[in-house]
Amino acid sequence: MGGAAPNPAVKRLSLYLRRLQHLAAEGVEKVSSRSLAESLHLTDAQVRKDLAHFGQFGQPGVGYRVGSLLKSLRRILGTDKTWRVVVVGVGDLGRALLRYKGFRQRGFEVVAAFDVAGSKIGKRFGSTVVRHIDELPDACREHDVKLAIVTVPAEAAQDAADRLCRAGVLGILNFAPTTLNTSAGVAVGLVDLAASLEQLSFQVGNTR
Amino acid sequence: MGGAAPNPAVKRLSLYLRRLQHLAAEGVEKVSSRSLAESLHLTDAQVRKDLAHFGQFGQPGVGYRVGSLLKSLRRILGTDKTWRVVVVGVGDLGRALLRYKGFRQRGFEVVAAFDVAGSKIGKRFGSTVVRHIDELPDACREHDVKLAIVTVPAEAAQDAADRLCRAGVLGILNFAPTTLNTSAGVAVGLVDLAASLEQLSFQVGNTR
DNA sequence: CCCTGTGAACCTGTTCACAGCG
DNA sequence: CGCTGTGAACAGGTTCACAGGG
Repeated sequence: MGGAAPNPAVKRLSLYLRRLQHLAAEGVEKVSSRSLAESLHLTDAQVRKDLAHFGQFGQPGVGYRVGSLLKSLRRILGTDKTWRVVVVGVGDLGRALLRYKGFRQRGFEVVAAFDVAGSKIGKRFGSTVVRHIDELPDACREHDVKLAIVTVPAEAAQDAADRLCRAGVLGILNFAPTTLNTSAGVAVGLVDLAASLEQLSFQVGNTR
Repeated sequence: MGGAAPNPAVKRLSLYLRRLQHLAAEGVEKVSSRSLAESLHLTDAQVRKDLAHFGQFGQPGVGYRVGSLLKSLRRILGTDKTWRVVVVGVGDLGRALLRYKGFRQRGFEVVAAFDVAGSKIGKRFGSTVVRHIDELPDACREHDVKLAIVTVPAEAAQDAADRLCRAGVLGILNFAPTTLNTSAGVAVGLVDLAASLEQLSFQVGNTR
């Protein structure tokens, strides 16, 4: 518990959380590192080590109580409270994310969407109405927004990031295939859809 | 060049490829490991090491020729030829991916889309018409499809994966928040949108 | 002199194996 | 006896630093 947790371990925390939610929904009350690991194609030692970075959650001889571990993981990942999120760029992908039901269940709520195209302003997708990007600072302050999703074209992504930084956002999930430069203290996550396929292409090519 | 390449290195190859495409489009002809690294927030040594796993591509004292490195990276990642891809699940996300223009430029072409809902069958999104999932085996053989994208609800994802394995697909990019069990030799990539936000949430929470 | 390619040193993350507790 | 938590051993990646080529 002393040193900082390895980044790969934090990624796996999300997997554990997702699996535990599933188990909880099925009414399962306890789970061993072994069974948790098997369902995710990991090893039991890995699961225990990962969790041990953050504290002691299990009972020797018994396993982990699903409900309490779920709670702990949410607290660790910061999703014990709901985060308000904005979406910048209302193209096909942005619209899909506006309507994506998976966010809410995991502690994220999309509270506003922005675009530059006049034709889109005022339109409603999911439960949010599209606003002009100039209203971003006001909206972020109004809703106390810390996280944003960027789904604009690559050429516009840096400008979007700049605006978000100025609006006080602390984390940006970037779907545009560009590297963003942000103010210190602003975290950036990348989802590169083509790159994800490329990784598969590489693996398949090497197995053939 | 000797041992297998580290997985993280292969992920970065995608970043290099993307950046090189950008440079090529701007007419830049040569690039140093230093400048490539800086634009991606990496170190020059890292770039050189990563590339060295696959051969020698640079000229000491000069750098890398953009065009030839681009070609080499495409060959390594397997995208020097276009992959035909199918999308299973035509919800909001599936539709967005059907119309996503970023795939084509990186060597992927969506050739068919499938769903179970009768109301969607026959509808056209992007340039592809939605077909019933029972036609998947025929369509995969017809177009010689090796890669698939799964955008069905979590409950249906394993069934989709089973069908794809039986249809001879070798790589699956899974957008459903579940772990898929596949036949040996079938690669699986995961894009978990909520998990991506969770990682940001964690980082922001620890910086605050 | 600038830049690549690379062994060697270093650091980070994973696996092992077992002590200890219910 | 089963299962967690954890130091110790190991493996995997990254950074350093420099030899060598244009």
